[in-house]
Amino acid sequence: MRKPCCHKESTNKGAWSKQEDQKLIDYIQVHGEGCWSSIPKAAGLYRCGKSCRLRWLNYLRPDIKRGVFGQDEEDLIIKLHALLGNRWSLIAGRLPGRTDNEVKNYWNSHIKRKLINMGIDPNNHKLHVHQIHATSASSSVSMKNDHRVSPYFKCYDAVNDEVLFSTCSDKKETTMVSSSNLNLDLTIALPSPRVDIVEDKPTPNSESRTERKETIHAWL
DNA sequence: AATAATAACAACCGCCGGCTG
DNA sequence: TCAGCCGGCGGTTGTTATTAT
Repeated sequence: MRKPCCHKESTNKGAWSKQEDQKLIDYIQVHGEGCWSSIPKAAGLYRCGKSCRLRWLNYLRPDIKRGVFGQDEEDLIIKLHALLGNRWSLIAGRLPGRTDNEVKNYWNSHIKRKLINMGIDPNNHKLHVHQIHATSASSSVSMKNDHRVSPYFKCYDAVNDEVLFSTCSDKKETTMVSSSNLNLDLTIALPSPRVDIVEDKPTPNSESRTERKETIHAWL
């Protein structure tokens, strides 16, 4: 049984104080991101290395872009999630200045709920058939007109197990032009056996990490 | 104005894979 | 070859802020 990394009772937990932040910033500005396990002691912090790493990567790094996610970013997150599942670090890697934690939080607090409200399963981006009937009968117009609708999803007939139609946001092209910072070109050549991105299984969790990494590297 | 409910975000936990001695 | 350390990742929890009643 491995010891927890933060077993020392003298290790601080919880929110970081301004003094702690400054110590970490000062240290990294002078010495760079080195060995995280040795940084706390060297910087005079009563934190574990993991905590320092997380604080730096998610909050203190100077290149972090804070604030509200733009529509471009939200669209991209949804597209990437449809492709990659909960691989937040990979998704964040395509969003300059955003961290995996931030993307994950944004997904869980904003996008997920939005998709659910639209009748889209956030796990597989499928719109179930009873929802399709409802939306096609009454709200297809609003879906068309509302560009905040998931920019990439397939409507899925759960009964017949088939994709009824798929759509992408017609905003795609303009976002690609308007946001030069974002790599929105998702014209990814998927390996032939893995083209069905609405596939339920295997889920990300059912693959080994090695397999997942190999697959993703092949895609990206 | 007080309280409850909900949303948003920061941080922790535990697992995994890579690396090294 | 293998055990242990370390960094990275995703899931989850805790705290604070905001909104509704």
